[in-house]
Amino acid sequence: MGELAAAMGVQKGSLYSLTASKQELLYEALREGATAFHAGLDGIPEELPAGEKIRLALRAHLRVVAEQLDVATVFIREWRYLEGERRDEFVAERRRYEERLRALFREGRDRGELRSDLDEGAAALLALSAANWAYTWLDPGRDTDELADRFTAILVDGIRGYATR
Amino acid sequence: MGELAAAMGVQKGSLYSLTASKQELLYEALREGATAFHAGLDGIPEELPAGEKIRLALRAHLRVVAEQLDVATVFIREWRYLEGERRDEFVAERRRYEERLRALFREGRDRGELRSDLDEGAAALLALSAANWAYTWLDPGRDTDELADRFTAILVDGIRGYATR
DNA sequence: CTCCCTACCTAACGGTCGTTAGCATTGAGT
DNA sequence: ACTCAATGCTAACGACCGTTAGGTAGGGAG
Repeated sequence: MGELAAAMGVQKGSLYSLTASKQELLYEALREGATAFHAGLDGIPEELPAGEKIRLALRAHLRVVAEQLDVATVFIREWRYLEGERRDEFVAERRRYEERLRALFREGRDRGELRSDLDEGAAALLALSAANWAYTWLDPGRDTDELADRFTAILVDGIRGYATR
Repeated sequence: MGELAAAMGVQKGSLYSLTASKQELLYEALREGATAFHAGLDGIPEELPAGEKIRLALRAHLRVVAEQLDVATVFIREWRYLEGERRDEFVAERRRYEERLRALFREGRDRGELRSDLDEGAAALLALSAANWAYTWLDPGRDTDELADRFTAILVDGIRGYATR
């Protein structure tokens, strides 16, 4: 709170006429994060093939991380300092996001667009890991679309064998 | 330090006849982590094909995370509270580990075992992300070999098309 | 037996942090 | 013109935390 006040050019105590508590601020940052990440998925057209949807999902996720690195960091790492039922609420919201991502893989497999023996849990976790880990190394503001596409290319085609295009 | 002392059944102040500072403890935990992760890579036979080596590397990494979850968490998340030149030393050690992992992909491609257009940086990052993110969800002590193999299968063969075995 | 190192204790210091109380200023709406 | 809500200030609180000072008990080495 001290650093925040200093950055605002204001005394520490003055913050409390603007917010109820530090927990409240954390909660609001988390909601902002949830909104941003979900909005990314909302922007994906339903009718696209699975591979494309996964590519766009990765793009959207990485874009949020790069453009709102602070919010993303809170969403990915700092959420665990949230207490009480707000924490439960966040965890549920987070799970919902992960489930939406996993659904992309499951649907792709069930519709025959992805390999029939696909372990959708492992695949989604792999994608989510890359997406979530990015906050540790991504330069803020950097263009991430190309990077997301490279991740997707590896996810989709693997690393073995030869190029298919 | 208070919690540590309590867990040891000892007064807070008594810790300082056993260690110089909290930073010292953090540093030692980090070294333990570095040793464990590097030892995992050391155990991989040089003559194996690239896919196999990557599979074993992922197995080793996930095993460290599951068997030494506390050390792994410090290694992956808490290292940033280390200060001064010890921090620099750790960052270098960490980079060395990542470079060893990346080398597996690069060598695999250069030897013709992996696709010739492989982006080894992206591939290594994808694998490392999955490995590093695991500390957030892995149940401590759980058997992780099968999980590592599933990740590897997706990495190697991708999610598109049909099973090759 | 004596020395001394290790491990432990109690007590406190100095600092940080989130928060609160009480008060002053200001500006928009009635 | 008066009100009142928003915004800010100063000062302090209580709690926590890493660390230190100074002292005690005990056991092994010389």
